[in-house]
Amino acid sequence: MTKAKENKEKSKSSWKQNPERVKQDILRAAMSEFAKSGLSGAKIDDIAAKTETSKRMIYYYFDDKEGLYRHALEAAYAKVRKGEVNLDLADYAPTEGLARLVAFTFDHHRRNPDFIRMVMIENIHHAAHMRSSQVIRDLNLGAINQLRALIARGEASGDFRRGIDPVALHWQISAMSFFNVSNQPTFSAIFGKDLYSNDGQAALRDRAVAMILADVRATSEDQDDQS
Amino acid sequence: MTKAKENKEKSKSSWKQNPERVKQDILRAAMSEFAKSGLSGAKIDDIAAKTETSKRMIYYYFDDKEGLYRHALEAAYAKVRKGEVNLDLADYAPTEGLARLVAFTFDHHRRNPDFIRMVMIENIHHAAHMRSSQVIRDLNLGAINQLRALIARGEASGDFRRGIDPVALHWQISAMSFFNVSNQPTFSAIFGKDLYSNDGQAALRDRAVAMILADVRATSEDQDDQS
DNA sequence: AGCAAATTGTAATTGGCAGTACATTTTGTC
DNA sequence: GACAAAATGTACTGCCAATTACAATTTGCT
Repeated sequence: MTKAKENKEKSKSSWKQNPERVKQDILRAAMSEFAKSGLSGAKIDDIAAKTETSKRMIYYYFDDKEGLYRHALEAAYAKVRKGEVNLDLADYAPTEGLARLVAFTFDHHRRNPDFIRMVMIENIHHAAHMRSSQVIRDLNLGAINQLRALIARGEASGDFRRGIDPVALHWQISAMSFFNVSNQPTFSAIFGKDLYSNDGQAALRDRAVAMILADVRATSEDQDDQS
Repeated sequence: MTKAKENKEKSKSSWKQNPERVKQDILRAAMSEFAKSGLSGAKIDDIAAKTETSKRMIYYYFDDKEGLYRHALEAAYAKVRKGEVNLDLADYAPTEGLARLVAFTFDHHRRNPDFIRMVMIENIHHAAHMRSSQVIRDLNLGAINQLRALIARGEASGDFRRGIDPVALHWQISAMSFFNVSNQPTFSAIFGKDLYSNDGQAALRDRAVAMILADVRATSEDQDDQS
């Protein structure tokens, strides 16, 4: 055991600081664990283990478990929004545009199960942590405005019936897209996995699109209403 | 303080046994607490406090927290089934029968939020506790058979298009009925409570019925298919 | 009545996990 | 280069809540 002059043996102790990267790393791990196990089900130690840093840093940046959860929830919303592509709905006829929006929403939810599970957990907690977040509110209002524009064009062209409520329509689209992911475990436990194969999912998506289109379509009476 | 001959003062110590009633009492309290707070969120002490008996009896009859949860989950399914009325669907034309089934399902889910929340929680847990339960499987297969009969009649009469998958149709009906209850907290936190007023709910139910009927309705091409 | 099994009461115990204390290292700034 | 503030490492502590130990009481049975 020779005394190393520059005793750098096992790189004794020395690290680099990188606050932003550390915070993002923690949020990533937290989202994954909260989505898997819920708020009280997730363990800070487990989250820390999934991290490149330590439990100490979680408390340093996020104060406590609830603070971490709130930030993870906002991060989940932000991440899912970043995954949204510009659908250029204005380039399509109203019916075609709506069909594209529904199909995209269905697929997009499917691609982001962790986000869905965070929302499920938030619902279990009666949306207690979401109410304060302006970020989250804004994200969803964007979706409503998109729908509102589509509805306006559809009514004007006579393709859509009158009096469609954009929030209700958003509810209808969300219901199927969300349920498809949120209830997959119990549904496939009871009825088997057929509906969750590639073919099954494609069929469900087609049905969802068809249902929405059928619901907004103008009836002959409505068309008579055109002045 | 005269010595009471039959010293029954404050009924010193003496109780009646009633195993069945105690078990039901515990399950009722457990379901309520699990539905409110989730599996790890619910506290045995809180459940015991909602009971006419003590924490000791919970462990006596249900072994541990998970055992209690499993029984509470089955009890939730059993209770919701008991609340189902006989809709006498055979007495109605297929379209009318289906409309009644959808409307009833929508309302019935709304009347049983605790059941919905138990299923939400089970989904968070990847349906781990439900897989073993034959009871639960049977309850849902009943719904499928009801739909299958309706579909058969509708196809025969030419009212419905061909090739409707009863499980997919059940998925469609469940999606809207379930989502309506499960996501009420987050949805109303973001978009306000309008859709959850009496009028709002009636409108959503109408939309759900209309969407399902539009989706199963035979197109003119299908009708040409009739031999 | 008397015995054994079932049921209930009372009071611990134990482990897990959120949160903290304190020391050390890095980094910007003068 | 020295000082302060920011960032990180290490090792706890304290408490909550699940579970259990043990005693007492009831009930069915003969």
